[in-house]
Amino acid sequence: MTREAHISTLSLAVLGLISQRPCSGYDLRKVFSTTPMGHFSSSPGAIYPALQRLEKAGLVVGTVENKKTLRPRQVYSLTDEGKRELKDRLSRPVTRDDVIWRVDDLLLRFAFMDGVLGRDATVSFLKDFLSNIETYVVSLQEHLNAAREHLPPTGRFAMENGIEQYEMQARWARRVLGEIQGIQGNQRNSKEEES
Amino acid sequence: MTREAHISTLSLAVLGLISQRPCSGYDLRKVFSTTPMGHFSSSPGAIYPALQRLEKAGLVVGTVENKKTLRPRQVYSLTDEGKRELKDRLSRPVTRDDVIWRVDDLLLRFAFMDGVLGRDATVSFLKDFLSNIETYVVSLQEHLNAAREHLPPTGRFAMENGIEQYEMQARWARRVLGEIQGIQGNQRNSKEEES
DNA sequence: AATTTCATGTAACCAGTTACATGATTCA
DNA sequence: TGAATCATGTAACTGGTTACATGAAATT
Repeated sequence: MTREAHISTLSLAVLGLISQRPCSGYDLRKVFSTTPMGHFSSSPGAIYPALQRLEKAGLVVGTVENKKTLRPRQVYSLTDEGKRELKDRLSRPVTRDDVIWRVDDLLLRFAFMDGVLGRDATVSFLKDFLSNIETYVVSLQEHLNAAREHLPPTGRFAMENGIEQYEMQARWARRVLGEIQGIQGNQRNSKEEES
Repeated sequence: MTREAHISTLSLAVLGLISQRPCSGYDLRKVFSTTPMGHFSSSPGAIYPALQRLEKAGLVVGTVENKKTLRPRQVYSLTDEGKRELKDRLSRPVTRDDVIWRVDDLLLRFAFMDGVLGRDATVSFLKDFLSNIETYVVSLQEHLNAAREHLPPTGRFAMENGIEQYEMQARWARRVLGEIQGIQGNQRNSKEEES
């Protein structure tokens, strides 16, 4: 029955935060409004409905604190199914479409991997991420080369911006991969720079 | 009456493309589906309604080719008001909120500046862009420093990713600024690197 | 006493997604 | 003749935005 819950990026952020510690809607709003996490939306009109959807889907449960007062504080925590779903979502393979359309989502998934996935899964996520990025950069460069002449200058600069974004992502992934493997991996010297 | 048309990013892309040459809906779809511009959506369900909205707002007009056939080809071009609106939108000041929430939009605006705005406006757009980015990077770094200890490793890496994205944007802006001013600016040596 | 902050939500609106529908024209 | 491609659209759904509403507790 509860197959295939469609979890938006915002809901994933909510799920991830709750996985770190139980949160009320207000707690979540604070996180979103005071940290760069707020990049994924913000306001009550998004967060409370998201919480309701997650609860309806059985991924979180709200337990009421301050039962007496009129406006009780609802604190949400993950259900077992919620944990499963989160794990599931975080360990999904990285697709080409993900790097094209949903880099944010990928970064969010990565941000929550500690405590949900092991180091091996994190490393292979990064490797997949990196290789998909590298492939995509190549195709972007080809596209730019093909289009270069027909493009107005600012159009070309804008395309270069896009390419540089992905190149930056690749550098980041290489660096992080190095750090994660270097720190507590099977220690051989990091000798995998340059293909 | 026609004050304040709310133009989504997709609509802006459509407007920008039409400003370069008149397009049918199908033409637009081709551009979106074969170039990285497709980053801003895609499919008929988005583009045709967008065109209708723009037409209703008086920013574009569709003229029918192939009048005889049942499925005539509608080719849209900018009205004077559309040109004004585009110019207006492209020359809006760059705000802090723009760099936080709407970098895509800013890049899109930049991509269409040739042929709509002059070099001076483009340059000052870039300068504004750059200074807003620089300010924001600082605040992100401060936030990271404050949060560093409480953050799980992957969370920290993800935040660094965000910072690096903005640093990349800053480098891009500096480079492009240099190229634009260097090529046909009042030629003094580019001596404004390093503050 | 007034303001701010804690805390939770709803309702109208809007734009984008997916999936479907239609039919002409061109090409194999 | 059948497939691909040209070409235009609609409808149901979904989720996020803005703006509003409510009221208790804490601070000034």
